[in-house]
Amino acid sequence: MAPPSNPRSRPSQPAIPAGRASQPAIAGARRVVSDKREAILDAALALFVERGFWGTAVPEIADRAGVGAGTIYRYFDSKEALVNAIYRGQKMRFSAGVLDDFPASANTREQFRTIWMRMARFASANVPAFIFLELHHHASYLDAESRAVEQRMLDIITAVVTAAQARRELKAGDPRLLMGLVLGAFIGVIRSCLDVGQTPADADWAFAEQCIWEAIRS
Amino acid sequence: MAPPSNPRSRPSQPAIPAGRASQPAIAGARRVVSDKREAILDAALALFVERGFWGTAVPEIADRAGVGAGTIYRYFDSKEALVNAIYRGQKMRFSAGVLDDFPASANTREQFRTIWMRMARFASANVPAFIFLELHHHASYLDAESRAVEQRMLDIITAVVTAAQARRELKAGDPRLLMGLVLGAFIGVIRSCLDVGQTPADADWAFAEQCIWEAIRS
Amino acid sequence: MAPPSNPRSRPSQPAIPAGRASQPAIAGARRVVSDKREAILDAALALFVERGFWGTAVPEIADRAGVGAGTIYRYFDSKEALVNAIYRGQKMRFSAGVLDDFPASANTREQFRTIWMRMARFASANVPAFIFLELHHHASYLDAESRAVEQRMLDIITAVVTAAQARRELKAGDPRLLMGLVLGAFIGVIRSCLDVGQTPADADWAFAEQCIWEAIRS
Amino acid sequence: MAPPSNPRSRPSQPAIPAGRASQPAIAGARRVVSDKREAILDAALALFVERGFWGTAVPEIADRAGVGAGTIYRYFDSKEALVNAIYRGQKMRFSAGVLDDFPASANTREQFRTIWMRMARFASANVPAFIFLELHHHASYLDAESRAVEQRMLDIITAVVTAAQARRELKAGDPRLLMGLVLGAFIGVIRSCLDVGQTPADADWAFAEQCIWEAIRS
DNA sequence: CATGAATGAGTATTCATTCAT
DNA sequence: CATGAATGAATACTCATTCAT
Repeated sequence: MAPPSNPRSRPSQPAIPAGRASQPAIAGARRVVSDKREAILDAALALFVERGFWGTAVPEIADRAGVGAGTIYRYFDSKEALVNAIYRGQKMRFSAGVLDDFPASANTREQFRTIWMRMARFASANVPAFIFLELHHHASYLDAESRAVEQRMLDIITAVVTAAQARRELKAGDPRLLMGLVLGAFIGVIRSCLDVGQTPADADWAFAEQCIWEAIRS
Repeated sequence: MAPPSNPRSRPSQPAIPAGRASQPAIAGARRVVSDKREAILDAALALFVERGFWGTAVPEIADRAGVGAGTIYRYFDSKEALVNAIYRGQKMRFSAGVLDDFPASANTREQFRTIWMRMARFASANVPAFIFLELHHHASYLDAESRAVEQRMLDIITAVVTAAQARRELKAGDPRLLMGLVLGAFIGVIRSCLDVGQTPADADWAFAEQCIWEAIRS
Repeated sequence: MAPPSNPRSRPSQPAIPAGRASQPAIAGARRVVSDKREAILDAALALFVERGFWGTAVPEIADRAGVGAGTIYRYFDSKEALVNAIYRGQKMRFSAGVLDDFPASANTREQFRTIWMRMARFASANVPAFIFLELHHHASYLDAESRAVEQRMLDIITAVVTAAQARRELKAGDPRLLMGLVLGAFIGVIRSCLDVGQTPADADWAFAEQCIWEAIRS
Repeated sequence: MAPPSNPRSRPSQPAIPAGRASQPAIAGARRVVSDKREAILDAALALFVERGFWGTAVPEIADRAGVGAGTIYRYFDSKEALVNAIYRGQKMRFSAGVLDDFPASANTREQFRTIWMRMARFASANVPAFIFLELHHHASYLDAESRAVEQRMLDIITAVVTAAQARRELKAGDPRLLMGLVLGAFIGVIRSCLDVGQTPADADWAFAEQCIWEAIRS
């Protein structure tokens, strides 16, 4: 559809290891490119959350990112490619935040608490990103690869759940149902707070975690 | 400049007694006018679910409804008026389906089961309508009246929850949080099934109901 | 382009000979038709003056005339045919009002005063009609016949002017120029009053008449 | 939502010193942008005269100007903004052409001749522009600023007329009436020529000037 | 590489006209 | 004859995308 295509494979990687921003010549030149890509992703994420995918014009994204409209098309093939890049990037951050160093050998109670509180940490620290992931969940412009990223996380958790069920520490039944129930409840908690303009407090998260644990424990 | 104004003979008719759509002769003749309105509402609901509000073009709705594009504007002032009419109509059907003849004097366990299973019945029988209500929850094009319809249902349920908490039959805590958790779990259950192309079976609903009851009971 | 086509040749004839509106049976039936035609012409004239040709919707005309939208097409082939019928009708009324019983044998001073004051009488008594004729002068939707009606009046006056020039009672020169100057001045006088929401008083008309006479007399 | 706003480098540039449009090299390069704006204004002026404001479709203007339809909206916020820009621009050119270096100390005969012949010069050299100003005089889509431009010119001339009346060099009476009469006659002269496809010759203008002077002198 | 002016296909909406009743 | 619901072509305007600079 369009020319250059994504010049950097790095999928958005937020937390730039601060503290070594001061580096000379060549590194600086290399950064310029990435900074633009980063700026575009950030601007687009914010605008997609504020106004939705269809409500956001590409030139607006360019303005907010401080680049020319044409520049966006040097980094992304299309507006859809852009939204998919954001989706994949954030979903992978979310996935990493929840599953990295997963306490595979802990008991189920501990594992559940870990997952829940990590999700809570991510959602609280990245409200726009989390809203974005929710809003765009199953949107018609998400492509197969984006759905695959989603699926990968699901597969991992499914394995965890199945193992826990095998240990009789979770209710028996379709793992999909159980996971849907848990993720749905999690989103419901956030929504109930955002609807009144707040973010759930730590106590809220802990309370909800206890509730849902009681829902799923055997 | 404005069209001859909405004939609006029936504003979407909540809670059609499903199962006896077959009625004879004369009633059919009287229907002709309303049938177009109904066809537009149905077509729009389906397309809004498939592609979203902004992703659906008005002529597409007209095509699917089997009417001319201009005809839509004889029944609805604008695309936004149309989506609001659908939202209000379905929300009221949903609300009626859940809250009519509510067993106010039953115990909390019974009340919860009633609400949950009624929601399940509506969602299963009206999958597109339920998805529509979820997708368009808090969309920017919903007007004040549509939000009011939503709020009315919320208020009623809040009262039920608060009363149950007062009786110590539900966990203490912000009713909003509890309700968000329950509704979120409910949606999560549906999503987990739709994602694999199915609708939750009665057994699934009953299982999930038991889970969530354990989450919220004191 | 369209079906029935104008069922009555009578081109708008306003001043219905009042005083014999009370007539029995058959005449009454015949009147009904004409009344609708009349009502349509009146409503259209008023709306075209208020909002212009393009700014007026056919159903609006029907509403104001108290008939169905389709009815207009029983009397006029199209919106353009309607505006042309009005134009021709009013132009002929104007022409008749100015030229009927023209004092062919009077001196030029008297003839000029006659023409001017008759034009003034028509314009004052039929402000909307006069504005209509001015607004639609040379509009792109006027057809050849409408222009011919205009031309006929011009030809008659040209003859009068030429005769007066032959008698050396008017300045020599192209009669067209002289007539354009006079008619233009007449319209300018009306405009200058309408711009401030008034109609020229008799004294204004007389004053202007004297001015223009001095402009054209030899 | 709104376009990046009008670059508006020159708001139609009144009174281009005709006769030296030929300037070299670099200036040409700088022109490129404005040339599109100019082309749009020219095309729109011509079409508005031919078919009227409502009778002219925006894509037609784009075609005639040799630009894309969307391009018009880079230079003008809307079709109405476009017609207002033309009106203001031409009215200011007209005003400047008539009133710049006005011989304030000359006698009334000389002042009148100056105004009349300057108007004639403008109208002859810019027939479409003059017709445009006439046709769109008091049109509903003209905004307050456009009307203000018109009013400014009127005020100046009113002062001149009042002063001349005070010197007893013009007939006494409402200045508005006198001015309407003169401007009307001027337009009438042009119309009488355009109706037969010509432009008034210098001799015609001089003849008419003498006529109207006799109409208004005391 | 970066830009942003230019584009034209696509959008929601209007309205002259038709035709079944 | 009269109607007005229905139509679809036409309108003004937007915006993702391109490409000359």
